[in-house]
Amino acid sequence: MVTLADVARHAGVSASTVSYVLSGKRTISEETRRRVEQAVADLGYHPNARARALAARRSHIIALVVPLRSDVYVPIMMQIAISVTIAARQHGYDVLLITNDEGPEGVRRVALSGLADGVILMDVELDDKRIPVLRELGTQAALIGLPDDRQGLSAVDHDFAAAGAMCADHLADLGHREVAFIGYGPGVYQRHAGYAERTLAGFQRRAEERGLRFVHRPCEGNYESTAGTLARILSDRPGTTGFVVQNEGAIGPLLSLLRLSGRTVPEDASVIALCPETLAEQYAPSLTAVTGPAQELGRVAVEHVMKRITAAGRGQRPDDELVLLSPVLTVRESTGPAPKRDPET
Amino acid sequence: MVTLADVARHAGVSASTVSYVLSGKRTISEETRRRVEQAVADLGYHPNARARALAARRSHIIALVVPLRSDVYVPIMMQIAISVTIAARQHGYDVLLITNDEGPEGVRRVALSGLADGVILMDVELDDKRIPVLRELGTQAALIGLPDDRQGLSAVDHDFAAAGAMCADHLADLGHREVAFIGYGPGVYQRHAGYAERTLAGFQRRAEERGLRFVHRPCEGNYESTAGTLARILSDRPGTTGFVVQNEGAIGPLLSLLRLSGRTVPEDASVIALCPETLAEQYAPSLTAVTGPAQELGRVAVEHVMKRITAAGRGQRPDDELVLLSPVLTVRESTGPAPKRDPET
DNA sequence: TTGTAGGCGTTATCAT
DNA sequence: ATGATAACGCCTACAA
Repeated sequence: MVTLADVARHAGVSASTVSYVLSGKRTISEETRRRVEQAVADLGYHPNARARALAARRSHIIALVVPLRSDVYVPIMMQIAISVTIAARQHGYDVLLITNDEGPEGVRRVALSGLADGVILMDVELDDKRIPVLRELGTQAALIGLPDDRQGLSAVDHDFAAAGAMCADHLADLGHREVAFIGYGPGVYQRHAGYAERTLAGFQRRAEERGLRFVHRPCEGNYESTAGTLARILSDRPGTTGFVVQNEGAIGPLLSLLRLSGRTVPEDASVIALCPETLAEQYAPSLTAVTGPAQELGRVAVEHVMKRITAAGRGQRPDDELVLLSPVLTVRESTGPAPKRDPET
Repeated sequence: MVTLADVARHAGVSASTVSYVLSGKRTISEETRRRVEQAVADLGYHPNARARALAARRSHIIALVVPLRSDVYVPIMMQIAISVTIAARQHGYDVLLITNDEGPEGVRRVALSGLADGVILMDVELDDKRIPVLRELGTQAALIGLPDDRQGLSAVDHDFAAAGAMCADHLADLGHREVAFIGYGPGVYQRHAGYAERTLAGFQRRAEERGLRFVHRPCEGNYESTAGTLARILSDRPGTTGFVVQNEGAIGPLLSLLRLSGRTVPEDASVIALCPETLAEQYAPSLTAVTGPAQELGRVAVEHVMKRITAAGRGQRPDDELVLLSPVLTVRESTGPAPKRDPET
C-alpha cells in the first residue's frame, strides 16, 4: 500500500505538504504542487479512508435508516435510497445502509461508534422512537417525514396538504359537485406519520372553499373493503361523480367496481389518485394523479445533513430546517368533466 | 468521548488489557475482567470504529453495488439489499451502498480507499466491467449472478435451468402435450446475464425428455408484442394448451389476450410464470409460478464475502464458490389438467 | 511557502 | 496474566 509518506519521499517534500496539496487547505507553490501530483500519479497513491477518518474526526459516511416493511411503496423507497446515495457522493460522502430491524439501537450504534457523521431517517413516524436517541447523542440528522417534535432536527416531506387541495381543485375545476375521498384504514390514521391526516385536511379545507359536497371514507385497501366503502358512498350520496383515492391498494378494486356498477371512467365518474407516477400509468384507464417528487426527498435530506455536519464541525449550532415539497398534478385518462346532472338533483 | 485509555485508568489496568478484555483474544483473570467491565459500564464506553478500522486493518464494512435500473424487479432488489444488510450485521459487518452510476470506478474507489473489506455485486452481467477491477485489486468479492469468468470470485444465483425444467415437468405432469415458452425480447438474450438462456435451456431439455412439443417465442413484454406472439403461437400450433412466461411484462397481456381469444384459464389453457410470489398473487387467476428465493441470494452472497475476507486475513487463498439456489414451484389457480384433445389431433 | 511533531483511539508485538 | 510501546496512515496546530 502506498502511503502519504511514500509520496512525500518520492516528491522530495514533507508528508504534511502532500496532505495540504491534496486537501487544498494551504496555498502551495506551483512547483511543489506539480511534483507532488506527479508523485501521486507515479506511485498510484490513494488516500486511506480509515486513517483519514480517524485523524480528521470525520468518516465521510452518513447512515440511511430504511424501514423493513412500510407504508411506502417499495420502488419509491428504493428510489429515495438511490437518490440519497447519489446526492451524498456529490458531497464526497458514502451511505451506510441500516435496516430498521435494529430499531433505535441501530442509530445509537452508528452514532456512538463514530461510523457515521450523520443520519438520515426514512419513514419517520409521528412519535418515532429513533428521535430521542438522536437528541440524546446530539447526532446530526435529517428526517424524511414529519414527526411531532422536530426540535434539533431538519426534516423534509411531501406537502400532503397541498396534494389534497390539488385533488379538490382539479375535481372542482371539472365541474364536479359531489365527491368522495377514499382514505386509509383507521390503523394508518392512528399509527402513522400523519400524512394521511395532512392529505385529508388539505383536501377538506379546499373542498369547502370550493363549495364541494364531500364525504371521507376510510378503506383498508383490499377488494372487500373497497366494495363496502364504494357501496356505502353510492347509497349515501348517489350523486357522487368524483373520487379521490389515497390508498394505493384501493385503486384497482375501485376501478373494477365502478365498471361493475355500470359507470364508465371518466364519462360517468372521475377518479384521481394520490400515488407514484409508475402506479398511475399501470391502470386502464391511466390515472390522473397527484405525485410527490421522490428523488427530491432524498436530495434535500442529504443537503440537510450536510449543512448540519458542516455547521457542527465549525462548532456552530445548525439551523433546524423544514422543507415541504410541492406535489405535481398529472392529468391522464381517469378524470373528465362532470356528467350533466340528473333531473332529480 | 470516552476512550480506551479512560476505561483503563478507571479500572486501574493498562489500555491493552482493556482491549483484550473486549476482544477476548487473551485469557483474562476473572477479577480484572470484572473491573474492566464495570469501568466500561460506569463510563459508558463505546469503541471507536474509525480507530479500530485503522489499527486492525479491517473496516467491518462491505460494499453492496446496486444497479440503478435493471432487469430485476425493484422490490426484489430491495429485498436482496435488505437481506444482505441483515446477514452482514450477524457477522458484525455494516453495508455501504454503492450505486452503479459510478460504474467500475465505484468499486475501485471503495476497495482502494480501504473503505470496505469486501464487495458484493448485484445484477452481474456475463461480461461485467466491474469484474476486471476486482481481479486487478485482489478485492474480496461475491457476485449475485453468473459472469462468464468467475475465476477468483464467489458467486450465487438462482438455478434458472432447474426453474425452466420445473415448468416443463409441471405442464407434462398435467398432461399437456403442446406448450409454448414466451421469453424475453432478443435484446435481453444478447445483453444480459444469461439467465434468459439458462432458463430456456433448462426448459427445452426437460421438455424434450418429457416428450413435449414446444415452441419458444421471444416477446418484448408489452401488450402489442404479446398479442403478436400469442397470435403466432396459436396459428402455428393451435393445439397449444400450456404457456410458460418468463417475461413479467407479458403476463398481464397474455392473460387478457387468452380471455379475449375465448380461452379460460386454467380450463382451456394453463399458464405458468417465472416470477416473484408477490407478482404471481396479483393476477386473477393467481398464477402457478416458479420462484427463486431472493433473500437467500443476499444471505449466501454475504457468507461468500465473509469467508473470503476471513481467509484472506489469515493469508490464505480463498476458495471460489458457486451456489445455485433451487427455485420453488407454487401451484396456484392458473394451471390445471390439459383439456381433452380435440378429435382432429 | 514549507517542515516538524504530536495526536486521533485501537490493535498487536514483545517483554515480564 | 498483564504492561509498555510501537505501529496504523493521516491531519493540523505550531514553527520556521
